[in-house]
Amino acid sequence: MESETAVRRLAALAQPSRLAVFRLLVKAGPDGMAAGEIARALDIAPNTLSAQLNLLSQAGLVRQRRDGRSLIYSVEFETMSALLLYLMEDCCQGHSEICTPVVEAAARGACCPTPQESLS
Amino acid sequence: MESETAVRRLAALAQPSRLAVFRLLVKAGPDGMAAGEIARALDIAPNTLSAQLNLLSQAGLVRQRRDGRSLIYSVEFETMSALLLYLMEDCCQGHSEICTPVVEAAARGACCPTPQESLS
DNA sequence: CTCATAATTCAATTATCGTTGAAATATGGA
DNA sequence: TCCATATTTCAACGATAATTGAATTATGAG
Repeated sequence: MESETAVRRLAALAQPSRLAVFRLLVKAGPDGMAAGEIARALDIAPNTLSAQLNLLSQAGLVRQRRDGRSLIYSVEFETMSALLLYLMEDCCQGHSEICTPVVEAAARGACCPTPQESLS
Repeated sequence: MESETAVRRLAALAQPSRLAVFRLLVKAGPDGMAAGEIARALDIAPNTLSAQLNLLSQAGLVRQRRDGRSLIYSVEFETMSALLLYLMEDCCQGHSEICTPVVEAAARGACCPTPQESLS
């Protein structure tokens, strides 16, 4: 991932409402949520939310699909994983201070339930 | 970590120069680098860099120590780990789409050399 | 076709951020 | 003490970002 891209993605997440939207969508999973539903859940004006969703979308962090009159937004999980990997990449110059606690916590089940199952 | 704190930390990283500074400091490891040394390496004016280091410092991402006339900056690895864990936390609502690739890549050695060694 | 719902786009305002030049503080050496 | 180096602080300017109200586009129902 290019530095420029990473900056755009970090900036997209670096705002209270947008981080809240993103977290909500992660919880919603692949099914996603309609824009109006998100607006009601977080008490954000529809037009304000639209601008924020557009920014998240341009950053590649969420995708949009239409279902009747509703626009359903869902997380681009691959982009998010790539961003996390990019941030962890830096710690690989002989210093494992950053990623070791992350890997430990994940392995311990602090993150997903038994992520080890996915390992070969 | 509180949402507010996470936003401040993401915002600190969401700027080209600051992300570059942070990456440089991660590569420098616990020894860190002097402010002037960073300024020369990234071709940033000393006063501009100072403002950016101050922001990174206020976000808790770097620490400062004095060595003679130089101020040495180094990464707060614990803060960075905590931020990554916070971002991964969201994917634990029954969806492992985000953290599984991260854990896999780390285990594969894409991140630190053999981070598994640190696991109990 | 007409109407209501869902969401976006546009223009304008306000607030915040990044950069710059000049001045100030801190440290070490002569 | 005086000077040079290292870095920060301050004030100001220009650029960028967030929010709001009004108008617009898109879809589905009757």
